[in-house]
Amino acid sequence: MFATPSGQTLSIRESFLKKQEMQLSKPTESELEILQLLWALGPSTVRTVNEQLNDPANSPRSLRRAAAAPREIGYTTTLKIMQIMHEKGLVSREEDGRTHVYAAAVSEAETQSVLLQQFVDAAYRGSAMKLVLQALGNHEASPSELDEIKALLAQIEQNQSEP
Amino acid sequence: MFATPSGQTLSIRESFLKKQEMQLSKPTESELEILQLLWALGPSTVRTVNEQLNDPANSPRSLRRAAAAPREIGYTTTLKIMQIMHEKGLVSREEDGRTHVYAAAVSEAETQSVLLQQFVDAAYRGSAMKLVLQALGNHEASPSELDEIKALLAQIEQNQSEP
DNA sequence: AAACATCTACGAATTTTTTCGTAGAGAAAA
DNA sequence: TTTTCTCTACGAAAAAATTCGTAGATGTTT
Repeated sequence: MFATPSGQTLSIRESFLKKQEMQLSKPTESELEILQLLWALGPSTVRTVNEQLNDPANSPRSLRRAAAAPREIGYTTTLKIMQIMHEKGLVSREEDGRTHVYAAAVSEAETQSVLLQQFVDAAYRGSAMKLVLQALGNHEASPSELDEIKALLAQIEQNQSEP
Repeated sequence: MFATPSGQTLSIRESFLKKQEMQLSKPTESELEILQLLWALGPSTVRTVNEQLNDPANSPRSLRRAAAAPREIGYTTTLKIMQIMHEKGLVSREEDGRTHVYAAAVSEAETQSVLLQQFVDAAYRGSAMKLVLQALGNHEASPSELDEIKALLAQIEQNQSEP
């Protein structure tokens, strides 16, 4: 555990995330879509990413392209966004012959943490538990997921009873 | 319960939300900030909303204004955004003498549902339970909140065992 | 080799969101 | 009754995000 100036204690994971928030700029919607692909596919070329973006099999509901008008995203559009992401440090880049291979330079979990915090603040006025309750109520949970959640709850309660 | 063409059954609440999603346009960040104030304060004038937006007591971490440069938001800026929100149907408006009193025209819970769905899709590739686990892990939960969550879990499990 | 395809770089057009200046109508204060 | 203040409307500038056209380099095919 670590202590902050205000006396709080943070888990290793939490203190790590605090630091990351400083430098991790919030990706835009488009950038996040590309990050998702890079996280799922691993290092990829612009062409691969662009094809996946336009593949209706992906993004089953991303609102933007799942709509009636599935407008194609041009290759240079994707290229430009990935170049910008590289400038921002969201992706790394390696030259493989003539082409560039891009990889996510930020981890999925860290990024999700940052986005989650901002989303909770913006939409739930900071109440993460209200979000949890709504997510549990509105979305299907498999038995194994429920077990996982229950296990985490038990662990939290145990930590609370013997600090 | 209601049945969809595909044979799914939906709770009253779910079927209601499905309909709302059709017409509920995603509010922008600024619009959401204003909606939060209207939900918290009830019907308000532009001046009230603008004062609250600039009150450092609110938005303890909204990143935009909590930062080092707490730039003041001009009155006409707030006015314009609220006028746009009125055009979009996000708020209703009533004339009180010379001034207009605005009220949220969309409910907090519905809006949160829509935003939550989009956020889960964008940041968690649709896995709401991954979001739940991360939110539980990263954020403090009070004992009463934990009880509420456990109660909801128990209810979900009961519904699953006897459908 | 010539024609064609594919890649990056780069500037700029477009679209969306945010911001504010200015004008004019009423109230309130002087 | 002037003057000042406060409100809405409106247009448009500014900023942010997305889109793409074009140019030039380098492969590939014929």
